[in-house]
Amino acid sequence: MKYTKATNYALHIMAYFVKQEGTDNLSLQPLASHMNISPTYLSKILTQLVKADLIQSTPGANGGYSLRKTKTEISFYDVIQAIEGSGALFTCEMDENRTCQIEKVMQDAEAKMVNHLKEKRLVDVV
Amino acid sequence: MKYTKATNYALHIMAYFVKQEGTDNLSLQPLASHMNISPTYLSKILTQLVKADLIQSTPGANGGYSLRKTKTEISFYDVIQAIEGSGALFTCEMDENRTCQIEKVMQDAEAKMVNHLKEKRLVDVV
DNA sequence: GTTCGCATACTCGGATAGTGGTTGTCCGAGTTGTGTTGG
DNA sequence: CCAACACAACTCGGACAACCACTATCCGAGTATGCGAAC
Repeated sequence: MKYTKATNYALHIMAYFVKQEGTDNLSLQPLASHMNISPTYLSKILTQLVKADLIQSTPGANGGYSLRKTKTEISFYDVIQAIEGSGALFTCEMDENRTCQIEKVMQDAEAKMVNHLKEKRLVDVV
Repeated sequence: MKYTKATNYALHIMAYFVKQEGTDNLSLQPLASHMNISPTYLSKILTQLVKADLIQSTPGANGGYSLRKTKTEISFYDVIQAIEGSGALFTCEMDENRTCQIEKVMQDAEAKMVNHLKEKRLVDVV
């Protein structure tokens, strides 16, 4: 179990957006060269961030991407959830009908990590 | 990012060992049918638990597997680490020479989850 | 001068492919207990 | 009665294969801006 590279990229991208807040739309190409990712793959990640309502995209000439929310509102968890999804890290899937005690412990542990990620905001690290 | 099925199996296996503590060696076949896994795959998981010193195996007739430590010593984290390894969930891998602030936040969050898993013992759920 | 059209600069999304980890299976080798057989 | 031997019940570990998610690329389609030509 590891976080995907896409999550790493997304966090750094969002941090970059926060740092550049107030400037014009950021276009795909400059972002890609700054991040050292291929533009096409970057666009996939950005699309996920758009769907999560963290950034917005404006097509056409002079288009690009920009923050949707104000920078103080965006937590680490917002970004992670946009990429990794919102499912629990551990689900039991044994045939037991009643709730699995092991699953409960695992999800309590996960909640502690999530709480920390919800408290931390991107502004804290730029 | 999700926990692997093997981790789920391992936790249930170890919980079963704790519940059956004091009885004779548990053999592969009965364990497999109780867990509803194929014996050959189960043996892979058990081998990992042996290497982590959580259980011991005795070959030959009347052989099988049994707990190595006493049941109150085994934490959730011991079992998870045996299967998933001990690497951090998030590593930055960007070319930055200095330590990445994003990585630090992520690993702090992980530490909170790990602490919870270290505190919880298998005995708590049987 | 106004309007139409075309080139340009962008994003969007589906199709495709390589890679690696997870999940299993198969099979031969090694180890221990047990029963049997021959002296 | 006892020792040697064969067999059965186990685990051990490598090789192999199916499958799926992640990572990444390519390309066509859609959309907005701006410039230039035609009227």
